[in-house]
Amino acid sequence: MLTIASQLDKIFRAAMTAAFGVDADPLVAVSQNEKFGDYQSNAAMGLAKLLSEKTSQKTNPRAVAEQIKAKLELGDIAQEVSIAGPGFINVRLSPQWLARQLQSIAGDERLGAEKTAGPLTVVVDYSGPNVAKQMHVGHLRSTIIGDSIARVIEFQGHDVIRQNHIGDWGTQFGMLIAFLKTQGREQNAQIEDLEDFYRKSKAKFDANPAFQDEARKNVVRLQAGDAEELALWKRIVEETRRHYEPIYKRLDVKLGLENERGESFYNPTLRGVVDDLKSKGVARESDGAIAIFVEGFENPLLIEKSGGGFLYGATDLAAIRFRAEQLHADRIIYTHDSRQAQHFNQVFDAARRAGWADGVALEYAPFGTMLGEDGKPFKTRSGDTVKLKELLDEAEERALAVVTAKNGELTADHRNQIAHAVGIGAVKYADLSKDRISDYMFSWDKMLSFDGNTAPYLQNAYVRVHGIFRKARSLEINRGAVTSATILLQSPHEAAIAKQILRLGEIVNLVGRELKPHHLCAYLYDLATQFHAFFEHCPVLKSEGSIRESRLALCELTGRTLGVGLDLLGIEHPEQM
RNA sequence: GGCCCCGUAGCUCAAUUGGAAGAGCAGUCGCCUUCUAAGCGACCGGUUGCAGGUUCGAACCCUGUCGGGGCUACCA
Repeated sequence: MLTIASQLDKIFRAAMTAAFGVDADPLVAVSQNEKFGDYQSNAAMGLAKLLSEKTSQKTNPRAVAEQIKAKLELGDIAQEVSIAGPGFINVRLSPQWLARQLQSIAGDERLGAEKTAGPLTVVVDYSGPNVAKQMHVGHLRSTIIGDSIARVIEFQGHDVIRQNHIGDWGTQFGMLIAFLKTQGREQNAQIEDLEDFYRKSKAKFDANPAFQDEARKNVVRLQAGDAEELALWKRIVEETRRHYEPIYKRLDVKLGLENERGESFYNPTLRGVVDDLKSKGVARESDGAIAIFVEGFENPLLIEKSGGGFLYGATDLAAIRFRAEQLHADRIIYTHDSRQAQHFNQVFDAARRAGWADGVALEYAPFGTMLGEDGKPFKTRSGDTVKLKELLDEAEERALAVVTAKNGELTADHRNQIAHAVGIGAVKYADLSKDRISDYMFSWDKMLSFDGNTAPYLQNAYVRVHGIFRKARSLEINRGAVTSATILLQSPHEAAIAKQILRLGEIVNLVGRELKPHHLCAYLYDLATQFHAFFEHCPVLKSEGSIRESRLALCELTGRTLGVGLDLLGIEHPEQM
């Protein structure tokens, strides 16, 4: 089904052509304030200006709006069309028409959200944990936001390839391996040990030239494929994987072994990549290093060190070439920290100049830094970052306390399950609901709040829908076939829900375009708000006959819309909480 | 020095392409014998950092300025 906005777009466009013989964007938008109507066209003001210039006499925008209005063939879509302010054309949709629209999507599992007509292959690069380091709260954003973006684009009907570009290669491994050799404790190394080793080896590396030398030799041996080095490296990677895999599982993030293509994967291709870039004239020698100069940037992107050895720019370029040529990507999306903005700009520019991104959209979806409550980059009092695992533990613990207080009669298993959905959901929503571009404040209490604009608020709306269904079953009220129920939108509460449900496709496309899941959060929050109001003001099971049937159908559609939306955010939605 | 991002209610954040500033939290006051009160209803809260400019119209675009953060040649 076409979105309401695009249906109105067509009608307004036709009216503008009929009235003035111009084909212009009618600038149809959802009204910000309900008092104006539901949708509006903002084109009359600009058009009046254009006509004034054409005819060199003053044209009143309100008169233009009137003429457009006169040509509008809205049929029974609108209950009321009015002109306000400088020339806004406001449309209030008719409840009968909305009810029919809603009925037409009732049997559709996509709730009317159109699948794309031109599916693309889209690579989404996200998460990218570093080997030998524990994931901390700072890793949440890339992981959660990237995962949601991937889900949304997949839902649009595109072919999504998730890529986890793990930091599993580079000079630090020589360092770590050298340190492990001296420790002789690598047999039982856990992630905490590895982190500890990492810190210690870094300190030793910085202070001890002999150790630096040893580390470099290890890297060379590793890169040459030496069996001992490789075995140690594999153990380190394995151990790290044992750490982050359960976290992905816990977060319900769709990244598995099949999505892993770490830096090491590209290692064998780096020589060729650099040579290629040189022969194409994209890269050149500078101060002994191989550099790519990009217009607008003072310093070049370095891809190979003066003494040999590849830098991560080379790896990123190799990844682009691989994704374009081998994965046949049409679009490559990077969900990474905004501090890498310059790096990615340079990398993208180089890839385009090398001809590796012809017809490929390279998109950087940066996110801001997590700040502490003092406004400084987030650290704990001891100077460490908060471990992701600790945050998730605390979230589930607090959620369990609440669910136990509210629903102590449920089995322990069931309560744990709900606590998981609520706790993890709250953490994810706290992150997803903010525009990714801004730096944002980390606060235990805000992140773990279950009141107001939070995941549990959305989950609770879903739970209330199912509470009604449970009660209906126990009263042996036949919910009827949802697809055949006649929907009646008698109260403003019901009409509001209908209008919101019908916007799902529009919001999905917005998120797919802007790569900002917070729009979906806001949409679902509004829908949940409308449902909570409906729940308080419109009795479902106490009503009778066609009203009850209609309200049950509306509940069903709301529940499914919330379910689909929460799925796209990667947030669970239990039927009880 | 150069370049990039951010500045909106007491706090945390929204505002689709430039189109009529809005939520949550905190505070005050109501609403549970009722489909889950993790909820609903109401009140309170604004010179969108500041000054110019462009525009019919600016939180949004441009210039300047102040404040915060980041990147800036051999880590990733």
